[in-house]
Amino acid sequence: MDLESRKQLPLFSIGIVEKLTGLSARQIRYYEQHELVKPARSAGNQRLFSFVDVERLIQVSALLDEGLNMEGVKARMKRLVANETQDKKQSEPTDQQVFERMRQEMLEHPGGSGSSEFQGDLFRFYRKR
DNA sequence: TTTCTAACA
DNA sequence: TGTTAGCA
Repeated sequence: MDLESRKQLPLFSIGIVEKLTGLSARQIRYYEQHELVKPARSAGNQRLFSFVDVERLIQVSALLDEGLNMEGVKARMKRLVANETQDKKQSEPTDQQVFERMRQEMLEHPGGSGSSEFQGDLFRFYRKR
């Protein structure tokens, strides 16, 4: 049994996850409805979260704090997963992939003037004037 | 005691 | 999101 597998073992109750993430049970269940996490279920229908689930909830929380809405978080998570699977075969992103990230960034941050992955880069050429 | 689902003064 | 109701 390798480390990756252990991190996916369904071990924590929602009460433990509340303390681990700082989120309320209500929020955790709400994020589950939006498929941001998919905890396993015990025989009694109780949610069982893994280390991976906890890490994901923490990231969702961080994204929400950045001002993103549920749609924005979903889009960001989707890109992260897409990049993860891609990086295994190709470490350097293609120009087309970089452009796609930039486009997503602008969609998620209308008027985007705050923190961006593309500050001081080509990003300014796409700002409204 | 804790968690679950559903619903809303 | 909080909170409450009624179960398991």
